[in-house]
Parts: sequence; C-alpha cells; structure tokens
Amino acid sequence: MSTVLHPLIPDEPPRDGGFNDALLDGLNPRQREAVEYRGSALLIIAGAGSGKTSVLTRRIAGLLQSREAWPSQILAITFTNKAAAEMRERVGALVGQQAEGMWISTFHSACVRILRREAENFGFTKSFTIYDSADSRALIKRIIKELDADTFGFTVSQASGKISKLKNELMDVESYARGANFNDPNEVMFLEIFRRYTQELARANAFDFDDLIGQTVYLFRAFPQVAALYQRRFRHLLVDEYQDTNHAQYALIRELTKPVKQGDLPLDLQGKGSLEPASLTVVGDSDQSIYAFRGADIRNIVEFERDFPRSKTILLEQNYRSTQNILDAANAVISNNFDRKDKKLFTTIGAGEKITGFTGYSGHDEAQFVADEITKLRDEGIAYKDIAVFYRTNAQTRALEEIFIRSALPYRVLGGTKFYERAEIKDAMAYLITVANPADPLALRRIMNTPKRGIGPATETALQSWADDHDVSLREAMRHADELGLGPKVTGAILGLTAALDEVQLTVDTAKPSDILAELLKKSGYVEALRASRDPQDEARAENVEELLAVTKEFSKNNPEGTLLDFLTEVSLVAAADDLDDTSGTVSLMTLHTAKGLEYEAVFLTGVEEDLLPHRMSANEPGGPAEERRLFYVGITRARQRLYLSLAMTRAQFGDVNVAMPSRYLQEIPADLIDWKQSPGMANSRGGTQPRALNARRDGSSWGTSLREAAGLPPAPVREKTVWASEVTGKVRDNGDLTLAAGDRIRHTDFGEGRVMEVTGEGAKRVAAVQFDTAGRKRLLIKIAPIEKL
DNA sequence: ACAGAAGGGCTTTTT
DNA sequence: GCCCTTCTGT
Repeated sequence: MSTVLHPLIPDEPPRDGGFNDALLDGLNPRQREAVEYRGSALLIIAGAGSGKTSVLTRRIAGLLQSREAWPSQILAITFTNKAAAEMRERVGALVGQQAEGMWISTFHSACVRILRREAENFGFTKSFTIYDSADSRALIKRIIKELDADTFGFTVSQASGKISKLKNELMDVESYARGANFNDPNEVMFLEIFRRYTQELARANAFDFDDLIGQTVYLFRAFPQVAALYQRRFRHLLVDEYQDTNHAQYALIRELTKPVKQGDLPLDLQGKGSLEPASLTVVGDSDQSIYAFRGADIRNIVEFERDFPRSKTILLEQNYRSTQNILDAANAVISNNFDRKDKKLFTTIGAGEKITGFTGYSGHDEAQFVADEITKLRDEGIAYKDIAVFYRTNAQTRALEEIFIRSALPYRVLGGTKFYERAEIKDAMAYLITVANPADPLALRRIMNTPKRGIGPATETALQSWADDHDVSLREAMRHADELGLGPKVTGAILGLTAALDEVQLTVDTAKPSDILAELLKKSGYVEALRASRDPQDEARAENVEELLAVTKEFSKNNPEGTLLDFLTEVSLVAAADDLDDTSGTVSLMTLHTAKGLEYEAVFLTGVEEDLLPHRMSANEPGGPAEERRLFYVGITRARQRLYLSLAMTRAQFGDVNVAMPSRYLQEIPADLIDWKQSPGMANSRGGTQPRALNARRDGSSWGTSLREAAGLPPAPVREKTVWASEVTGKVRDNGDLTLAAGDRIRHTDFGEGRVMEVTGEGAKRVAAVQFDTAGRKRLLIKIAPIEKL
C-alpha cells in the first residue's frame, strides 16, 4: 500500500474483483440486482418492509469486499443517527473492521463534520454553535421585539417557518430581496427580520439546522477547490429515505456527484485518482414521504430518472415483514392516493390474524383497551419490547401514560419532552456553549443571571448597548463592566462571572467535557443554588444536572479523545428516535413520524379520528390529506403480526372534551380485514359495509352517548364495563403503604369491585392482578391505583 | 430585582 | 390543560 498523500484522500483502491457470494445469500432476484448493479446512478424503489436495509448494507459490503472502494470513499446518508448506527453495525458484521473509516451519518452530521473542517473559509470558526429550533425561535423573538414587528402581525412561528422554508430552498436574504415586493410593508418587515436573523447568526458564530445543509452547499459552490476535495474523496454516495430529502439536500447531493475538476485540486493530488463523478445510489418510497411540511420534495425521487439520465431503477415489492391481511389494508389505503406509481406489496407469509378494531368512549377508555390488549399479547408470549403504540400528536400520550402507569405496564416515550429540553439542562448546556463559543450571546444571556446574581434586564440591556457602541461581543462588554457606571454589587457579579468563564475557557480544547462542566457548575454555583432553593422541584432539577454530568462522563468513556465541541455537536443532533434502546423490555410509545423505519410484532395505531388523522391542520394545505394518508400507511406497515386500530368517540383537547369522528381512512380498509371489538357507529352508517354496532343500547349510562346525541350522531354502542365515573387526573395518587394480598376484595373507582388474585413486585412497584366482577382482569400498580380495600 | 398571581394563547408532525 | 408573558407588590 502506498502512502496517503492528503489526510482526506486515500489512494486509488486496487481493483482485484473478488465478490463474496455469501453477500447474495437469501436475496430475491431484484434485491440481488440492487446489490450488484454498477453504474453512475441507481434508484431503488423499496416498498415498506422490502429489505432495503439489507440491500444497502450488502451493497456497501460488496463495494468494500471487491476492493472497488476504500471505506473512506463511501458516504452513506441515513435519516436518523439511530439508522446510521444500525447500518454501521450491519456493515461491520459483514466486513469487519473496515467499517470504521466510512462516513455513515445523517445529512446534518455529515455537514457539521465538513463545516467544522472548513468553516474558516468563510468567516466562521470551527467552534460554531448549532442553534436548535428553540434557539433560533428565541433569536427571532428578540428580533421581532426589537423591530416591533408584532404590530404587523408577525408571530415567531410564522417568521421562523418562513425562514426555514426559504433556507430549504437555498434562498438567502439577497436572493429573496430580489423577488420581493417592496410596496408591501409586511414583506419589507419580513425581509428585515430575515436580514437581522442572518446577521445575528453570523455574529454569534452559529448555524441553525437548515444552515448546516445550506451553508455546506454554499461552501461547495463558492469554493470549488474545497468542493473538489470532497468530490474526489467520496466515490460512492448512498442516500436512504430519499423521498424525504428537501431541495437543499438534493443540491448537496448534486454538488458531491459532479465530475472532479482537475484544476481545482491541490497540486499534489492533480492527476491522481478518478475524476469521474461519484456513483450515486438512492433508496426511497414515495408512499412513505411524510415530511413535506418540513420542505421534503417528493419530486426529488419522482424525477430522479430525469435528473440522472443514465440511471437504473429497481423496484422492490416483496415484503418480508407483515402478514397479507396487514399488507392488504395498507395497499387498499394507499391506493386512494391517485398521483402515485402503482405498487403492490405482497408476501409469502400468509394471511395472519385479522386487524383488531376498537372504539372507546374517551381517550382514556381507548388507552385502557390498549393496555388490556398488551397484557393479553404478553400472555401469548409477545415481549413488551416488540409492541409499539403510535399516535398522531404528542398530546395523546397523556391518557396513554396515565393508564399505563396505573396498569403497571413498563413503557417509554420516544421523543416528546426530551431530557435536553428541560430548562435546567439547557442552562447547563448554555454554560458549556458559552465557553466553547464566546461569540454566542444567546447562550450567554441565558446564564448571565442563572443562578440569580442580581443582573437583571436593565443591566443586560446596558451591556448590550455598550457592546454595540464599541462593536464588540456581549462577552467582551462584560469584561468592561466597571466602565459602565453600574452599581458596585452588579459590577462585581458581572466581573466575577466573566472571570470564572474566562478561566474555564482556557481548558476547552484539552480538558474532558465532564471536567469542564463540573468546573463550571462549581464556579457558577448553579447546582448549589438549586439545592439551597426551597422550591421542592429544584431538588429534582439538581439531580437532572447531575445526570447531565453523568452523560458527559459516559461520552468521554465512549470517545476518549472527544472534545467539548464533539460533545456539543452530538447533543445538538440527537433525535427523538435515536435514544431508542432495543434491549429495554418496555412498550414503545411514539408519534407516527418517529415510527418511520421501525418495525414491531404488534402495533397499536391510536386516535384514528377525523381532525387527528388526518390532522385538522393538514386540511388546508395542498397535498395535506394525501400526506396524512401516507402517514397512516407508514403506521400500518410497521406491524409484523398484529395490528390494532383504535379511536375514541370523545377526545379531551385544550382542556375540554370534544366529539370525535372516525377517520375517513378507516373506510378505505376492506371491512372483512377488520374484526371490530367495538365499532364506530359513524363508520357503519357511512360505509354501510361494516357490521352493525354490537349491543347498541340507549341506557344513558355514559356521557359519551349523550354527547354523541347532542352532535346528531347515532347512538354509540355501550359496553357494560369501563364507563369512566371519574376523570382520570394527572395528579399522582399515593395509597401509601396499602398492603394487599391474594383473596382481598377491593373497589376501583372505574372498574368497580374485584378480587385480588396475585401480588408481585416490591415496594413502590408492587402490582396486584385483580379479577373484577364486571370489568375483567387487570393489573394495577398498588401505590397509585384509585382503589380501596374492602 | 424578584416573587407570586393572574391572564392569554395555543399544539401537527422533526433533523 | 399547560406554558409563557405580564402585572403587581415588596
């Protein structure tokens, strides 16, 4: 092996053929072709569950094994970090250590890597901060306030949404201004917001999420010699979930697959290596495009063949995941989207069980059904970790969680309010960001008076004006606090904080993140202040901060060389689905969006109601209802063996209860595929093909019924059990040391009387299995269930 | 400067 | 139902 001439670029790989046939074992002819095809561009249309990850990993392994490519010449883009980790692992299993040098990451991570290396080319430093959506909203909020733009009717979410959209289209302030209508005061104001926002980001040495992609494209276009390095380096690009790429991501791919210009390379590389464009493989399924709201452009995949004229397309339709009943339902639903290439999933697995349908009176009733069915599945031998519950909006978790806690079902919520969104964690992170990137005023403002140091808004404004007048950073202004004529106490507090930050800052490139954090927490007195507080919640907050400290230690263990910047990058880019830990034996709860790319033995798709799925907000958007249908389709196709569709007749929203109607999509599923345990009356009267409601009765025993009548709906079926006498509240009950033993009689506020059959678990986690007289068998967490001993 | 109370607005999905 | 902003009194 000859020496490597440029750190980025290894030599040409030797081409000695050798393709291990084991890589093709167990593949169908189409999959084989997708692994073996060689050419400039390949589009793999991979239906849900068609084994695309297998194909992709084997394709990469093949390139490595046959010596067509060095690991470092491969760039594979996935949608989530979790998917990247899985792909890396699976390629590693096929080819061993070689997997190390490949770039397998998300668009965002790959771009951060490039930008950290190249930021100095265009006015940033490598220690730039990444603003997440909350950060960028905070900045926009400030700007709107400064400009009094709210009097024009500008809201933060409007402005940030519009800016994000423009950035996804690679529009910057200048190009937007060119097409702007200057007679429209609204547009002028928006332009000013956009301009300031862009300026502030640059001054803060920060990129927002959209910039990570957009600025990388800009970098490649403005600096051809930089682009040439990466064009030459990456010989094989593979992009997963191509249907969800936006225009900026598409442009990035185009840049990377341009032919390498000889003259743009450094002298020592000229004439070395191939100057052909890199080969491109994209995998996707337009039926699973669910991110149009975020700028994903389905045309990228639909027009691939036009974009890359010498491309080859391979269609994978055989499904290896689900039963035929589930696939029939999925096919039936998706065929209602008219503007799609016809594609039908099929399997050789067999029909399998019917889909189970259920209509609850309320979200809680629905949740109870889910909990009960999960218990039954468990009895059939399906592990908790193989069961997932999906919903359209995060707000729906509340009812599910309440019931799951009561029922002692182990669960975890993927996404939702994450650890890093907690105020105390953001505070601690802001300390870290402040020392990593002193130019960032957003982080500095957050910690300036946290913990309380007597530096209030007035002082902050004074500091900021001084900074503006002297054209220095906010941080620099703080160092000159004694020149501002502030009170001695405030001045001392500012100088004290600045000195502490400056001191820690000296160590950022060398010290471990955990040591830096510990030092900052000590010097700032943050944890101390939390512990001293008399707010009982602050104790928990202090523990969360300790938890963050543990996270940094764990990070250093996994990345011995990892710097503070590496840590901050990792934290900025972790997504909801990324903390997925398959080994934990719990039921998984997540939104339909998070569910993409995952699969489970049993899937509960909840809240299949109008205004929820499809969501009310999608109704006005062009293509909205079709995208919602794809979302439903994605949910259905996650299931291997068992699928449950559930809804409620009433749903709590904004604090009060509304009547809910069955989703239009339910009628698109052939009636004989669904076994309704309790069917929605509405679906019957509209579709006419489904079985009549069972046991329909007008006994007025449930408020659900009367609400339906008030709304002019036919009477709902009434189950004898589980009419919620009392609303389940979010308050944590505590039965203290109530002890129960097998044989005891108890009364439950919702289920009535029953007999304890068995008690398991210890202490606060003791669980009673109870046979109720009318409501069946339930598992209850003794400590908090609404029960009394008789 | 800050704590606590009262009032308004809002939630689709996320890298 | 909750969170965030604003107002009021110290």
